[in-house]
Amino acid sequence: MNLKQLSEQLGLSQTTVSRALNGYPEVSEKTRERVRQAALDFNYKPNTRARSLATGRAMAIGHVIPVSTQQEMVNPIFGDFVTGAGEVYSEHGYDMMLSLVPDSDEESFYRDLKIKGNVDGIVVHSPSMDDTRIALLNELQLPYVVHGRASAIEAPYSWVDVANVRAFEALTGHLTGLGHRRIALFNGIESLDFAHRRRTGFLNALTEAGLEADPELMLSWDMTESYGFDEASRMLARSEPPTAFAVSSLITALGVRRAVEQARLTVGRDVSVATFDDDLSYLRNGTPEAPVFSGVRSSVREAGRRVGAILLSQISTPGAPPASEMIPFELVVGTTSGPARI
Amino acid sequence: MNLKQLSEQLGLSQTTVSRALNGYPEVSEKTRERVRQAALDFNYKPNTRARSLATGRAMAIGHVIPVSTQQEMVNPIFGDFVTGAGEVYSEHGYDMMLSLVPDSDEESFYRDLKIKGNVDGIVVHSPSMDDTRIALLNELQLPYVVHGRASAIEAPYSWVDVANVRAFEALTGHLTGLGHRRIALFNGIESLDFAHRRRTGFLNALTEAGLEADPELMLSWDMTESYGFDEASRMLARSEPPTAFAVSSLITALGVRRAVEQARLTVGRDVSVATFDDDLSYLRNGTPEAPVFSGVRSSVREAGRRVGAILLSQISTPGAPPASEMIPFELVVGTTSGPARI
DNA sequence: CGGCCTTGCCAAAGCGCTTTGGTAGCGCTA
DNA sequence: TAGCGCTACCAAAGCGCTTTGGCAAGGCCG
Repeated sequence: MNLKQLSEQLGLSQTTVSRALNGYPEVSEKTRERVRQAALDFNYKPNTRARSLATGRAMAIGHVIPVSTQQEMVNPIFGDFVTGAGEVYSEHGYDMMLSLVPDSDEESFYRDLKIKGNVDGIVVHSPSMDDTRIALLNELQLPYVVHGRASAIEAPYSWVDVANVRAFEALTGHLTGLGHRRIALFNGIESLDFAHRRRTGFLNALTEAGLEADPELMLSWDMTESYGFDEASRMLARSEPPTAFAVSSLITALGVRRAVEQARLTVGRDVSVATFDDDLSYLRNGTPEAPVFSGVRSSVREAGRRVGAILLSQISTPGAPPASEMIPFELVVGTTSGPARI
Repeated sequence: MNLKQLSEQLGLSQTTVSRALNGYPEVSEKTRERVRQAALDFNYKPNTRARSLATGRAMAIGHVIPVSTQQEMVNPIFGDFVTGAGEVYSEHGYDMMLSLVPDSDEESFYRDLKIKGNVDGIVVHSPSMDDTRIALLNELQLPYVVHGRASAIEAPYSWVDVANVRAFEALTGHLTGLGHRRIALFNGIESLDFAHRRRTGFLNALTEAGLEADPELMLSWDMTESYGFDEASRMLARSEPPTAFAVSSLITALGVRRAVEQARLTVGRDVSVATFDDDLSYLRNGTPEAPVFSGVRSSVREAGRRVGAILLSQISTPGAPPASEMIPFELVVGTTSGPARI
């Protein structure tokens, strides 16, 4: 059933039917109700593509996931983030388009997305410090929101981020407050902005505590479980092993814990572990009342929601200035941290 | 730059330009080359929505993720699966549309998807044993492929699945072969087909080994890490604890291992753990040469690729009979399993 | 009662593409 | 030289919707 057929059924023009369904005022309430009922009866829904063509709005948001050609890892936060954003989209009748793009031809991909007109806005994932996509999207006049920030970019742009510096100050401060002096950092890839900021927060906290950073204890890599295990095992075998670990991902922290336990040490007593926790649905950090890992927690699903909301508002008010928002985090004290034993 | 403008630039009709770019034969090679070059120069790309409207093909695949209203978990395999499927889509010029749908109004959502015409086919995720979506999609004449199967459905339909029964026969057989007689099953939610099949495989292997299943050792739940930890801790505190665990997800297996270690037991010596491993990119099971967990491995990313490929072929040959494919699995022996003591 | 708003509807254009149904021009054959 | 079949192009219709620019009919005013 399309608009033409429906209007013939009703003995009305397509114009009137369209206006009735879209809530325009030039239709009597009686007619509107009749149209509405008929649409329901015949299960009429306007064809998305035709409507998009006519209105110029795609009613879809693009999520572009850069797929690095070397490291093939899919970001584990992805599912939860997208779920949060998707909630907002469907409330507003938007669809979500997912694209996995080899980072080699990313630029032309964004260009094409604009030209081919299949999205009204896009979400920028995993920004690096001087991410070139931001300038490109400004140039393209395609609304966007960055999940995270790009510290090296001066120009204003829309973003949603967690206060990574302060989060890692808090996380690391928790460890120094317990008396730890040799603290290892297991960070993500530091060309990515979030990891760079976390490193900064880590270093700030060390300085604050009058400690010096040991480059050999500071690691940066894809945050897998085995990364945590392998590197922590190596560190624990040193002559002067760290007494605490600041970790950037709960998954990696699981690996670190495994290494500690395999070394016949007890987490929270012999060695402390504090981690950033994205509050992933399939990887809860204990229960809200009884967290297992100490560290900081911030919901990436909530971040997704906020990104979605801001992007939609940017789209609905073109020319609006960039908007940004901080997602809160909280310090969580579980059982994996304890006083340093010299 | 749209088709009209491009054709005016070239002094050709829109027809000829369109045909030239789409590879139709009624265009001289010379003209075709000229058009091609101009399209490149002006960076012309046909508008997706207009093209879709004209051709009737959306050039998009829908992935519908049921979001249960109670259990809010996002399936952790989701990212890797979608990456696999996405690879195939982009090779063929298809886009991927993601929809998160509350399972309450799922049926009407599929209906609308068809009517609104924004996808050419869909991927059915997380099928239950008698999944009603299959009949619905047949009725709607919307091409689809199920990731997994629906055992209770007789009618043929397209699917891609791993041999879950045989996988769990192998996994459990590995444990019985090591002499274990009290084996716990940590399964997913058994209204979902894959979990039901795994349970069947588990029971088959027990029978094969002349063992009887103990209902108290067979669990079914969302496969989180804490589920593994909490329930394994409880089991290990029993008077007659299991000596081995058959686990349906690597994430849950991490929790089980944690429980074992917290009970001051050694995994692979005091207690064996074997798990199904989806080969997630952020959660590799050790290295290919040196796996950590024993169990069976099957790449969910490869499953995504195969689902994508089959769906696209179903779309391109309408009326083709349903197709299906088994994704292989392999038995992996790591360090978490060893001979039963006693 | 003529003129002027409002109200409630409609015809038709247009979004940017594909595709149908041509036709002009050319070389060839009978 | 008329007729035929190609080749290489074009004009226009159509996909299903929204939106512009009307226009009758009725109510109200002076």
